[in-house]
Amino acid sequence: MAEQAQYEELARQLSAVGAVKRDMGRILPSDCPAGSAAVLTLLGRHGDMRMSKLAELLSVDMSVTSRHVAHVAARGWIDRLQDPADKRSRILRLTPAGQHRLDDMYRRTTQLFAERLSDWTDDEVGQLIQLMTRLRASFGDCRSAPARPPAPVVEETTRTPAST
Amino acid sequence: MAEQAQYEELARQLSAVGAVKRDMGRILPSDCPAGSAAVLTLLGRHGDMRMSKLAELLSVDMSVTSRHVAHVAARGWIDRLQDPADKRSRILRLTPAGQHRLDDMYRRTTQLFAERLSDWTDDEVGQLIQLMTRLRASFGDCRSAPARPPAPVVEETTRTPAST
DNA sequence: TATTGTTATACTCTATAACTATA
DNA sequence: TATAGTTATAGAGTATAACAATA
Repeated sequence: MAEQAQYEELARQLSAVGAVKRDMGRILPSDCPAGSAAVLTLLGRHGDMRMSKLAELLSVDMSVTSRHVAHVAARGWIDRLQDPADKRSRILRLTPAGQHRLDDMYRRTTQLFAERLSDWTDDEVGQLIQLMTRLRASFGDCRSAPARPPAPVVEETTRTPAST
Repeated sequence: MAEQAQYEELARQLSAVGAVKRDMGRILPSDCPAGSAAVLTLLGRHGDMRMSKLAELLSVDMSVTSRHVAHVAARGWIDRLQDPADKRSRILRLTPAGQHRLDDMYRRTTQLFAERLSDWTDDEVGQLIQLMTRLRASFGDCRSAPARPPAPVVEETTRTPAST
């Protein structure tokens, strides 16, 4: 159980990680945005799977997953096979072309990290991975109720230097 | 200098952190999205500053910063004061209302983390913070050239169960 | 009736480029 | 001419809700 100041700092750093993610996105080919890359990566790591399983691994809604999958399928990087056991389901499978794309992305990612993290030890990188993995596990499948209170409508009064 | 497999895992975990960030976003009031929260947080931590300084801290383009700032200014959470030394510049300052909003967000964030990270020690949270801070520093101000090769155009053939 | 997946819609975040005002 | 900031526009990611097909 940590202190409040630490939690605030953690929230700040989580927000700031977005800059690193955007940097990673910039090295991807223009026809393979981050969402597509994530689909290929997970299929490459975990093998064939259904949409629902992929959605769970991506931690996004299945509607979002469906869009990403349609994108990579349209480019021939994955196949969407019928599941003989359940005709509603689709089995996703990386194609050879998709594997090549994945290999290419691995090369780019490795090169980027090798440049940026040249002064990190193997152990330090491992620690960060371990802690981030645990962080995600701690948040886990907490698809709880939003409990998001409504807010009053305010006009976007731009060009107004001072308030009120 | 770490191994390639580690870099791939790091990339994967960085991507996955998005789920945690989305979870944090869900506890924010609906009129204070993540971008606005980041503006208030940074002004609360670093005090008054100019647009350009805020953009740097946010690690986003100034046009993006301008939008976020307009949003929070429209709600009276910050003032945009004229800089007497440079009429082009604007000094951003948290208002009492903005401070209240910030305090409220701190409470929400702390509660969320206290629930999710109840089994983390103070030291573990500190390690994660330290490593993420360093990660961001390692990527730092690398606003380098994209070098993003073009890609062939492919139709989005949805409603096509198996490929080709 | 419940589940799997797709689609339409809407919102947030971001970058690029054009623009205004000032240095 | 260069810099600070704004705005318009476009693209990516996401969630909700409505829908089709199947269990």
